Amino acid sequence: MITLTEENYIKAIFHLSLQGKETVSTNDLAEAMNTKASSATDMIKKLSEKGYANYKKYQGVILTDSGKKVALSIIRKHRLWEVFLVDKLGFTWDEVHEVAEQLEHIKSPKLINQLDRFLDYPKHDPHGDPIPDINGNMPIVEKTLLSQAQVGHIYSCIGVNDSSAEFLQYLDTNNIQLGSEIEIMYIEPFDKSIKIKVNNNEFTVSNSVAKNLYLKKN
Amino acid sequence: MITLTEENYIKAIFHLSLQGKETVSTNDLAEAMNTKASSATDMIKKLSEKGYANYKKYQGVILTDSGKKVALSIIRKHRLWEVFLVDKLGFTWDEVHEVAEQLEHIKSPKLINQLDRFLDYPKHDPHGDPIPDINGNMPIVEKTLLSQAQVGHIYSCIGVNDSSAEFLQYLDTNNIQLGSEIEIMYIEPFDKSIKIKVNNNEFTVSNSVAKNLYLKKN
DNA sequence: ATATATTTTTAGACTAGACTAAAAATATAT
DNA sequence: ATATATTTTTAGTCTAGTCTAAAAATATAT
Repeated sequence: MITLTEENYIKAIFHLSLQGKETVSTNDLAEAMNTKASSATDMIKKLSEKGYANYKKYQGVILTDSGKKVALSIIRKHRLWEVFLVDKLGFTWDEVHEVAEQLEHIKSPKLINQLDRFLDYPKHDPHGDPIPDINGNMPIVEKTLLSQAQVGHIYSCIGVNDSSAEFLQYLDTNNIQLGSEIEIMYIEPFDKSIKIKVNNNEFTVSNSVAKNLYLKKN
Repeated sequence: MITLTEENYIKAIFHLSLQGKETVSTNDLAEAMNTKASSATDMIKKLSEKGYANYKKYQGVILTDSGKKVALSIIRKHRLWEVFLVDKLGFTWDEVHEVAEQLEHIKSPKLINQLDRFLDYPKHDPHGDPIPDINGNMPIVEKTLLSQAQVGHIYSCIGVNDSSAEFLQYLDTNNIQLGSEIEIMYIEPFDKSIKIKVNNNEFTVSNSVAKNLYLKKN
């Protein structure tokens, strides 16, 4: 049996190992989980014993295939529930995360597969992130951060890095949605702020914003 | 903050106090929760301290208004999710209970109210039980057990006492559904089995079955 | 009314998951 | 290369919820 806490640690390790180095450090994991390093160490040991992770003292942790499978199953559930909340219950994209964090732990294969069907097999969640299929396969999208985009090119918005309500509301205010076309006009060398054109409307976004918006080259 | 375990104890106390004496004994509660009496005692103390229950040593436990409110909120969630599972995801009425036991603990007022609307404000769950409204009001239905019905009268099936998959499947096999009209033909004094007519079809059910089917006089 | 049986509570121990404080290992800087 | 700083682990403690075994209260039977 896998506990709710174990699931959350596995999910955190999975996400951390995608954004950055392969192996996840105890401190980073502790920070992601809002606990102390000693707690993270304990849990890493436990996950290793249960076969979800590989771990050598002082060397950080990596998920095993079994651990990755667990992570992808949770991510599938999380993202399908997000689609449900937005498409069927009228939530906005900045309201869904917290509730989906709870719903992702419901255990019932039939539930999640019927939900998938009810939603007509969506490929992406409301933030543009891909939904793993029933076997845990998740298409890899070659995405670029706005902060790494090239002047003169046109991109489409395909997702966010930060799904906090604040950031998502900022995007709404500036009429940036999933699928929005974004043209890179000018990058200010001094503070790395970027002038972009969206819906024929030019404005400048800060580097902190640019580091949290994923684009795909058109 | 109220924990998942506390919620489950409160729900159990609520259900036990409806079916039987007003105050719930430690042993009955322990049995309902599949734990030992000592664990039930500990939890009863804790619920009393938190204001959800009133308790005097050796005298059993009763929910306070605050405790009842918690119970009704959980029951509302449980039953709404059951409707969702059957109406939208194609579950059968014997498959929903276990999943609803998990879903009932999701905390999000917006979620449950939007779900209520999405389902078009249902009044009953798939087993015929009434759904409490947003303020915790639950209509009281004057229901009769089949085992207490009177020969010669015609009733409608309005719910079940036992929602185990086995019992619900028995009902399906015999074409007894919610709303089915049931005429009481004859009660066998020896073993209290009852001959009934459903859909113009006569057959006999045992007393154990009769004690788990709720009817309403037509 | 007293003995016996049942129910309930208490006392003490266990596990999961968290914490603090200190020790050990690794990384960085001069 | 050695001293210093940072990261990670260990050791020991805490809480929630469970358990067993024994004690205390209540109920039942003669």
